[in-house]
Amino acid sequence: MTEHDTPPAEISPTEQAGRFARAREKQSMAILEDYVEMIGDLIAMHGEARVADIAERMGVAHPTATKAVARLKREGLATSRPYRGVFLTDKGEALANWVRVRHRTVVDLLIAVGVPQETAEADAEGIEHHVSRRTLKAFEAYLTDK
Amino acid sequence: MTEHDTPPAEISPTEQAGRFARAREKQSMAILEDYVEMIGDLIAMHGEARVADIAERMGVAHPTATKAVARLKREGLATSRPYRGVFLTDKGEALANWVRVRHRTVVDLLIAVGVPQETAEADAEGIEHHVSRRTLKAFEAYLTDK
DNA sequence: TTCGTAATATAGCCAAGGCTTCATATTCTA
DNA sequence: TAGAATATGAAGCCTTGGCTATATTACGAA
Repeated sequence: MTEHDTPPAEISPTEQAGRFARAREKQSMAILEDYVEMIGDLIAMHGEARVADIAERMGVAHPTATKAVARLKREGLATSRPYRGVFLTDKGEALANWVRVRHRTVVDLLIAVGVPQETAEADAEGIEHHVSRRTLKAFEAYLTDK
Repeated sequence: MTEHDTPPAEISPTEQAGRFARAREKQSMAILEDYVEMIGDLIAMHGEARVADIAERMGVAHPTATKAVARLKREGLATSRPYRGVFLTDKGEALANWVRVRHRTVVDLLIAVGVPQETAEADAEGIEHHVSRRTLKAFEAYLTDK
């Protein structure tokens, strides 16, 4: 440890607990966001989103994708009928678009500060879900002014 | 969606699946890292880490913290005896230090690109776990050269 | 038009990480 | 030093997000 060792942050237990709680909340939205974005991409690419394709690209088994779709439906983000493809509701599509923009911004910012593209793409997959609107705004401003 | 939306990234399904898989792996380490860092902080501040304090600062109920400590012990990161405090193994301490450095670097980078401090602290809590060594190196270089 | 294959769904399992409730150990104080 | 207050542990439940194995449905080719 260096001399600049910061003493543990001066933050009240309550406030810190809140931060962790918010981080956990974001995490619970992350998978929804990933699936919604994926479904949007597949529809854009193939005109439809099949469960098998979703599963393949997410790197999970089919039943896992089916369950995720069920959760999306429960949350009003997607629709589907048995043995038919999966579609996004307006709400789902709006979320997909927002997520896509955020993803690109995060990747661009990482690259702008010197992260190699491949690494930027990979890390962004996890980072993006924790980027708040305010932080995203700052990223956009930085990329514009740079 | 419009016709000329950004075309979905040109990436093979397999490669994309790998990215998601890696993001999931990192996520499964995230909580371990948070607890290890917290325990390190508490020991630095109070000379010991009590389960009650850990729980309070993590924003969870005591049994949740106890379970987490059990997992840390299983992973060889911490030790504890009933009704005594929790301590880090060498491995746990090394992880705690690495995590702490990474956390600070992430916060500093966010601030450097214009994110308000409060927001930076909060978002970093989730972002840090997805920052690879390579990305961290880039952050450090950026902060130095700036 | 039927039938085999591929896609989808269902059921049931596991681990993680939350929770509450209740029992037990420790510590503090009167 | 006994008893109350506090801290810890144990048990059991819930949800998520993985999995495998086993139906069932849809569809294209013979």
